[in-house]
Amino acid sequence: MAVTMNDVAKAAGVSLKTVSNVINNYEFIRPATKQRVLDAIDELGYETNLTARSLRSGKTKMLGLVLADLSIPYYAELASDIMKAAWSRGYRVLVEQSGNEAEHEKAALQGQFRSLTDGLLFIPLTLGAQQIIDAAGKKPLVLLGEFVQDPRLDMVLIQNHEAAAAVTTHLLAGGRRRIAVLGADDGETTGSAGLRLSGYKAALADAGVEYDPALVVRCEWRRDGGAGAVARLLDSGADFDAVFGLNDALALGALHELLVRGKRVPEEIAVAGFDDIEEARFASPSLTTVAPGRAEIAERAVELLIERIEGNMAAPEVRQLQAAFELRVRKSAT
Amino acid sequence: MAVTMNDVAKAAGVSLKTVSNVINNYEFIRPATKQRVLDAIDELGYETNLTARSLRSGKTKMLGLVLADLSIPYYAELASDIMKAAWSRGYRVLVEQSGNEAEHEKAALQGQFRSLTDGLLFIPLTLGAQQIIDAAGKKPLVLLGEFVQDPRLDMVLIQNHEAAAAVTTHLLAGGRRRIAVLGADDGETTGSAGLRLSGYKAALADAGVEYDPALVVRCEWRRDGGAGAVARLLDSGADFDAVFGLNDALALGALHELLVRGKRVPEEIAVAGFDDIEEARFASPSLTTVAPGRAEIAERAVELLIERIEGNMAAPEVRQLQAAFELRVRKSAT
DNA sequence: TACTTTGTCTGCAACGATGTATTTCACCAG
DNA sequence: CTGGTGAAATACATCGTTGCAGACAAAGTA
Repeated sequence: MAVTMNDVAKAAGVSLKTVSNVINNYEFIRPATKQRVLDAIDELGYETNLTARSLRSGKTKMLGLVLADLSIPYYAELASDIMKAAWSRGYRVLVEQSGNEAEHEKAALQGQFRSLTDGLLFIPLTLGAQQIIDAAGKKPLVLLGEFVQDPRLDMVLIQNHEAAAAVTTHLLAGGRRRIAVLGADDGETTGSAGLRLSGYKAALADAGVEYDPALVVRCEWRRDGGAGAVARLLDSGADFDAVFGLNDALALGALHELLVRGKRVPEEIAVAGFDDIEEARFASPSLTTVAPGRAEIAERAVELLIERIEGNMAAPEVRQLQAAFELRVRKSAT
Repeated sequence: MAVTMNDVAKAAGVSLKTVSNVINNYEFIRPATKQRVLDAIDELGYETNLTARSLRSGKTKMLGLVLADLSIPYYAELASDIMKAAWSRGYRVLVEQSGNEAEHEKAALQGQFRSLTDGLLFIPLTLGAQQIIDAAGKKPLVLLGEFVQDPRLDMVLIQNHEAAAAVTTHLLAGGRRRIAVLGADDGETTGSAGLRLSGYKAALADAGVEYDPALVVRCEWRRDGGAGAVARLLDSGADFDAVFGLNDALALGALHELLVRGKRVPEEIAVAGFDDIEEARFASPSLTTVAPGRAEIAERAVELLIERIEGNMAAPEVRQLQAAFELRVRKSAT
C-alpha cells in the first residue's frame, strides 16, 4: 500500500491535518513542526494522492483540450504550447481528439471528460455557438482561435479576416492578379474558412481586382486536399498565377502538386499559406504564410481559463482576446 | 451540486449500492429494477464521478504517455494513434512532455504523474535501462520503440538496425557509394542513433563499401539540425552522393538545405529518412524513407500495457514485441 | 417440514485527502 | 493574576464511489 498522510502524521508525531497544512503551505506552522513533517515525508517517500485531493477539493488541476487530431501539425504545435503554458502554472492538460465529428465534440463538452477537468479549451469545428452553449456545463470554457464567434463566450481569436487580407495583399503586391483560394466555398461567410475568404475578398476589392468565384475551391484542410484541389484547377484549365491555401497543409499539398506537374514556384505560380507551422520554413521553396500568433494564443488562452477557474466566476464579463498575427514572407511568394 | 448516486437511488426507490451495481453491470439485478434505475439516471442526468470512482477503486482508466515534445511530427502522429487505440479500449491518455530532459523523464516515471495513471507508455531518450528500473514504481510500464533495450522491461521495438540497413541498401542499389549519415556520432552503438548507425554500417559492409567516419555528422534530431549538418558537410568540401537522415526531420532539413544550395536531388545527391511522417510524402521531391510501423506500435503497446494493467501482474514474463517496418521509395532517392 | 441454494438487494466501511470549527497554548497588556 | 489576542495544532465530518458481508425472499432438495 502507498504511504498516506496518516502514516506521515504518525511518523512526525502530529495530526493528519497538520501534515495537510504543511503540504498546502498553510501560514501558521512553527518552523520546527514543519521541518519534522517535511523530514517524515522525505523519509517515507510520501506523495499526495491527487485523486483523493480532487475528490475532496473538487479541483483536478487539469485542463481539457479538445481539438480535431494531434496528427495535424498546427494542432500538435498548439497543443505543445498549451501544455507548456499550463504546466508552468501548475496544471496538466488532458487532450481529447474530436476527429472533426459533432458527436465527439458534444461528448467532450459534457459528460465525464468535463468531470476530469477544471476547465476546457475548445477548438470547435462542427458545433455552432448555440450548440456549444447548450451542450456545455457550468465549468469554465474558453474557445480557441477558429470557428465560432459569439458575444456570450470567452475566446481567444485569430484575426482570420485581417491576416488573410494581409496574405492576399502581399500576393497582389507581387503582381499576382489571379489568386486561387483553396479550402473554402464561394458563399461561405462564417467559420475560419468564411472569415479568411472574406479577408481575401476585401484585399482584392481594396486593390481593385475582380473576385472570381471559379478560383475558390472547396476541399478538406489537409495536404492531400490541397494537392487534389490544385490538380482539379490545373486540369480544368483555369487561369491562375497564385494559390492561397487557407492553411499551411493545403498550401503545402498544393505546392507539392504544382512542382510535380512541372510548374515553377514562385516564378509561374506563387503559393502562400496560413498558420506558419514549422514545416513551412523547410518546404522547398520555403512557404510564405502568416503566423497567427500561436504562442500568444496558447499563453493567453491558458491564462484566461485559469483565471476563470481560480478567480471569482461571479465576474461574468465575457472576454474576447485577439492574438497579433505576422506575415512571414519566404520563397514561395516573394 | 452535481447529481450523485444517492439522488438516483432515492428517485428510483432503491439503495445506493443497487445503483452502483446497475452501473457496473452486476449480474443479478431484476430487469424491472434495472430499468427503474436507468430511467432515474436518464431523468436526473446523472453521470458517474470518475474522481470518486478512482479513489475508491484505485484505477483511473488513464494511461500516461511520456514523449519529448508534441511539436515533433513523429511523436504527434504516434500520440494520435495511441490515443485512438486507448480510446477504443475505454482508456484515456495523459501526455507528458519530457522536453528531452532527464529530470522530466524521471519525474514522469515516479511521482504524481504515475498516481494519475494506471500504466505508462514511455519513450525514453535520456534515461538508461537501469535508471528507468530504479526510478519506476510498481505500476505497469511499457517502453516504446526507441532507445533502451533490456531484458527486464516490457517494450515494443522498432527494428532500428534492420530498417536502417534497408534504407542504406536501397541507396547503395541506386549506385550511391558515399552516403552521409545525419544524427549520430561515429562511435555510437546504443540508442536509436547507435542502432540505426550500425544498420547503416552493416549494409555498407554487405555491399563491400568502405565506411568513412567523416561522413557521420552529429546533430540535433530536428529539421534545423539536419539543415545545419548538411551545410557543414558542404562547407567542409566533403564528397558525398547521398544523405541518410536518421529521422525524417533531419532528412527534410537536409533536403531543404541542399536545394537552397542549388544541389539537384536526387540527381546529384539522394536523400532518405526514417519514420515516414505524413510530411515526407508531400516534400518536394517526396522523401524516400522507412515506415517503422507506427500504427502497429501504437496498437500493440496499448494492448500490452492494458493487458498488464488488467491481467494478473503476477505473470512476470517480460514481453518484447517488434513492429514490422516497410521501405517507402519516393522521389528523393529512387 | 427443515435445510440449503440461488437470486436480488441492502448497509456499512473505506479509499485519502481537505474544510470548518474548535481547542490549546504562549504571550502580553492592564 | 486575569483576560484577551492571535498563532499553532487538532477533531470530525465529508467528497462520491465501490468492496465486502450479510439480509431476505423464493425456489430447490432431502
